[in-house]
Amino acid sequence: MATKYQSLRGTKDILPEDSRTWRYVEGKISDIFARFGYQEIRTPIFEMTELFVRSIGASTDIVNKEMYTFPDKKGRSLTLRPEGTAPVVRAYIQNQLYQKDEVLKLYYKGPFFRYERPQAGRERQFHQFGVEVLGASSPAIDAEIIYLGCFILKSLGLDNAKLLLGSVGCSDCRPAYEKLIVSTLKESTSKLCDDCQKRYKTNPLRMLDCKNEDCKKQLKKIPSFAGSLCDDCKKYLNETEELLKLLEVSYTISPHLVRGLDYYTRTTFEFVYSGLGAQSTVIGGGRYNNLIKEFGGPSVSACGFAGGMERLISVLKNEGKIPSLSDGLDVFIAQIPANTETAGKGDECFKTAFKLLQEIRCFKISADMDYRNGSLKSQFRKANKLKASYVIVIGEDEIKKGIVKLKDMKTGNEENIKLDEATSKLKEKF
RNA sequence: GUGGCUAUUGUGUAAUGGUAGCACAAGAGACUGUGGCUCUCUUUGUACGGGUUCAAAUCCCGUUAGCCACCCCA
Repeated sequence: MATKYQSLRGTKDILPEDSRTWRYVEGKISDIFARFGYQEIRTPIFEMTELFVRSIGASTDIVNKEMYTFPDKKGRSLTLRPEGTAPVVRAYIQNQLYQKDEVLKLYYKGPFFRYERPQAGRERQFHQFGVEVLGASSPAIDAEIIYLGCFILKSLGLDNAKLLLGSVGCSDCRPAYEKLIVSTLKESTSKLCDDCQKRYKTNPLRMLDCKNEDCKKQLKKIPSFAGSLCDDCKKYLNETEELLKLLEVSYTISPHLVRGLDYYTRTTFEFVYSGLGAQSTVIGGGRYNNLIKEFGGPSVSACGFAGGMERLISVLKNEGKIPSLSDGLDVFIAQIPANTETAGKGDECFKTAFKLLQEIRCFKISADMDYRNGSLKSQFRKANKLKASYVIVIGEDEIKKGIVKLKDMKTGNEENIKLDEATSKLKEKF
């Protein structure tokens, strides 16, 4: 329905029915993060544009065409965060968090923004949850966050996500591999697609991700990255794999796993799931050993991943893994005005009910009533719709006797209880 | 950013260029102080802006949005 004002393209309202699901998923994820020893960090939703350009990489699609960038009133260029790592690294350095702990394990969740044409599994405002382990380089960390990602998916009932693992090398061996790519394709650049011709010059590694059939043929000539890794990177990958095997995490080595952000070094990984349309990545991440230093922080390395809430929930729905989340009301209060003449001028039943309602709520019992002064029947209908366990009836007769009627909606049994004992009686039941 | 498909009450769907229906949901009621089942009644719609026509939900153009694909990513 088109209304005068509608939500912007690629943004969605999460309505009560859905937000129940969101709370369920977010709650589960947060619990797991805490169990693994991660602490939450909340960074602002916008940052200086340069932060993202410098970290994600000036030649990446995210920076080139997908950022929500705008000038503020002082003419500074600001950008709505398109991803979570750069802001966390910025906060890490700015607040000198490396002084507090040598290794810091952080998690975050919240909205992110990319200016793209929406489609299945892709929004302009989307939501991610993620972790960053800052301050150390150890295969154990890589293995742990991969295991953590796996653990989250399994805890939500998803057993058949596929884990892709790769390595993009380090600042020593990556340039060598890039040279190898360039020299291998030297003779056949004309057979590449337009994009790859650009990538050939600016970012050869990214060509490996191209899906163009002609490009794929040419790309087959390129030797696997595994052979070009330096000894340290090779060792690092092997040790990571060993630990994954120890934790019984199955994975597929994907030598061409490049990912669209430039800051990665060594480990990269993705959890993919089919049935998300053209999108398949539910969780993606990797190691970044140079970013913190480049941003003026200490010379320490870090590792992290991010998962897409919308994609995760979509998979959960497809797989029928969302439990029925009913949030039934504990108590509904129905009140009967004495008669139509007194109803208008604040009648006793309503006041008694309204007061009792608030008292009940003070005891952590969920309670509600109908404020429209409708018929008793309509109030019961409402109580039923709200899945109320009990209904309290307050009418003229009850007021006179100083009692209320308490009806058990499951059994249909009704009992009279004294008004001033109502809350204590209810406490027993919950 | 490029391309394809689509747009009818809250939701899901009907209607040769000629009366906009149906189901569910929602609300009210069924001897008046009691829900679920049943029955009755009621409310709500052709996305927006133009054009063709005696006549447009239907045909044409534009806009917007959604879906899908490319690109890329969560």
